[in-house]
Amino acid sequence: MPIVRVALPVPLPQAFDYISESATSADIGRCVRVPFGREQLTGIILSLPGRSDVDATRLKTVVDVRRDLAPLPPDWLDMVGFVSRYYHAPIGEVVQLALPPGMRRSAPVDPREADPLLAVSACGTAAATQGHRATRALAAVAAVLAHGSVRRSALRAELGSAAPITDALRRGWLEPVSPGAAGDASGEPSLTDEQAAAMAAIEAPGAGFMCWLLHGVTGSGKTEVYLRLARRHLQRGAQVLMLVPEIALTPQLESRVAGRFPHACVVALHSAQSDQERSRGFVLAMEGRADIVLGTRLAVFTPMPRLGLIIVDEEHDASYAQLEGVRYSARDLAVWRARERGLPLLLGSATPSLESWQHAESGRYRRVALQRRAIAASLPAIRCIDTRRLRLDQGLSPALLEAIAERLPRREQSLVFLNRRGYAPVLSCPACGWISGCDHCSANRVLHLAESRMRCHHCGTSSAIPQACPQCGNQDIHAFGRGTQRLEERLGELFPDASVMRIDRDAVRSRREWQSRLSAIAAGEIQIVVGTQMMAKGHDFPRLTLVGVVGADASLHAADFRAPERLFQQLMQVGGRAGRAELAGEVLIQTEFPDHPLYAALLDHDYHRFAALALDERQRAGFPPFAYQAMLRADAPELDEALDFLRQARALACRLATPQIAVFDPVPMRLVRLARRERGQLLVESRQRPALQGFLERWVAALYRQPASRRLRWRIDVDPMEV
DNA sequence: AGCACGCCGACT
DNA sequence: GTCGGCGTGCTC
Repeated sequence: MPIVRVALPVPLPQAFDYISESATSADIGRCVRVPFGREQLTGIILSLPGRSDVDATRLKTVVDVRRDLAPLPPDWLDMVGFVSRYYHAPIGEVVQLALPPGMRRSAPVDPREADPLLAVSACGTAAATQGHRATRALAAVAAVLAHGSVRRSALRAELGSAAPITDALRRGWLEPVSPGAAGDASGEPSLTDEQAAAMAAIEAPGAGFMCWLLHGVTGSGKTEVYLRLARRHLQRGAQVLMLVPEIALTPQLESRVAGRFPHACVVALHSAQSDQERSRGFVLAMEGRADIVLGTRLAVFTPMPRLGLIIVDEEHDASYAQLEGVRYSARDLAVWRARERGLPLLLGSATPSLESWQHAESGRYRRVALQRRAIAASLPAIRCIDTRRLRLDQGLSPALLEAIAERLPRREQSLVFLNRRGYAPVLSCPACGWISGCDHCSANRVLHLAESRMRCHHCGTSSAIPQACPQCGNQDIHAFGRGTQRLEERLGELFPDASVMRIDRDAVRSRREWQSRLSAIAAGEIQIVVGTQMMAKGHDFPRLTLVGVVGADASLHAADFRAPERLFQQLMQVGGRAGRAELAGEVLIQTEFPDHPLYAALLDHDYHRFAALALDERQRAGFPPFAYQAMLRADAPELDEALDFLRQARALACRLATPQIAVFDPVPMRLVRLARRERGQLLVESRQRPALQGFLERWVAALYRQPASRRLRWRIDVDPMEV
């Protein structure tokens, strides 16, 4: 009797063996229904191991192998296995993550959904002109000739029957149009010299795995390079996987991609879709019917049999890292996947992650640069405003206010960038020292005047705004600091004739609202925008010529060693919003550290200098990318429980560690208390990735054997982004 | 995770 | 006398 090894959606580190009467190697990758404990679960067949390590008497029998669904391909199973090993997550949980929720239940995609674009072939043209007997298949050919090309579904509707289409296809009179058809090239804009050079470099011979780092300033036309390369691969009959950071950016990109490749089947995948939509795109890609998959980090798990090229746009973006549940980096996985399949991979960014930059420096990746803006415009002039001696008006300097005022009569727009939502970050009583803390977290509740609530930005709970101090009854309590709401209010007072709009997660709740606000700005109905990092990405506004940056200094000296990197990326990105087309842009940064090297590099738009500086600091301090890290995190109702577990884990680690591994002490997390749970963490580090991986494998196995590990929640975070 | 079994407090 | 608290153990 064959034995099947099955990954089940349970948080246990192993797969489970079952007896199956009929399973063959053709069933590897198929869904199976199996008894598990007292219930039934659906899993995926990973392998037919021949014999099991589990006693034969304990093996149960498979209920049902889902042969109506195509099996997941071997390279997909390899990827899932890799994620499980590398990130030390249970295989079943990884499968659950990588597979759309609907897949384990739903039926396969209706084959009628394959809706190729049909055109008449050479022999079809011949047949049509040779005056054959008038058959229905010839009528189909004539109908397609009349259109040039037509979707199968449209043709079927026109003819009232599918039979003649099938017939004409069988005779070779009709044929599906290649997704990268040459006709698609007609609408392509011409390339700049830099873009052409980048294309030539990336396309140069030397097939197989290669990671290209496309370093292109905002507006230099990275997307055009992506699309050109995509077309080359489509023409060769390959599929293209394109990852983007946010769903908010996907709709316009999706229509741009679909518009560029009208002959291709473009599938979008992101977590805001329904299970059904996701499953449909997944299956279309898996069956090789989708030509382009465009999606957020989840899309990296899409099986693609004809995959030829992977593109990761804005590769430095934090949203490629999943921070909850199974922790993974979609960008790193894309690199792994390209290497496994021997494919080219394109990482694009104006401000690459220091990890990728270092790989380019060391020669592991190849760098291509786009240094000039494609649309004729110079880079914005960036200046620091030294606020140390200035009287600020709600945090706004006279120079910034003047710059805003200057633009109003010119009908130019200004953006004030402040990465802090709400009206004021804290409410406090000057008499007794009370502050508006969150009941569930070690954080303050933020005053949201717009919604009349005090809200915790970490757990989302809120309370009413107290009229007096809850501790001493003092009626004179104050809002300290400022957020976007307060700036919006003050700017409205200072510029009563201008329309001020706020763009942050509170003001913009739906994609629809986002679109309508963007179009209001684009239409020039708004003169001043106050925005958080939401405004840093996405749309370009031709009349936006000023960006004022407020409150950036906080990130300069933050405890997290990655904070400066993120700040530089963010400022570079938001600065890129200023000045397009014929209007020059200006960026004013309010700071108390105008001589800080980060700002100095920023003023010169010099990413190279910043990266060199930051990498030098990291190397001296022994931080990533010069060291590899893993973080064990634990949380419990009481901090001591979490720390006790971490202390046991540390003792275990010290026993298992080789000399190349550094094991640190357990510490409470910076935000100790979150949503009524208290959290601690333990860092382990090594200069060698294989040494760290070997150690983690032994350590995690030992942790699962600790009885204490079942009494609380814990997780390993490999290559943690938050330290 | 789910779901059992298993031994100690306040209720019909 | 029972209902039910969550500690501990297992799932091929």
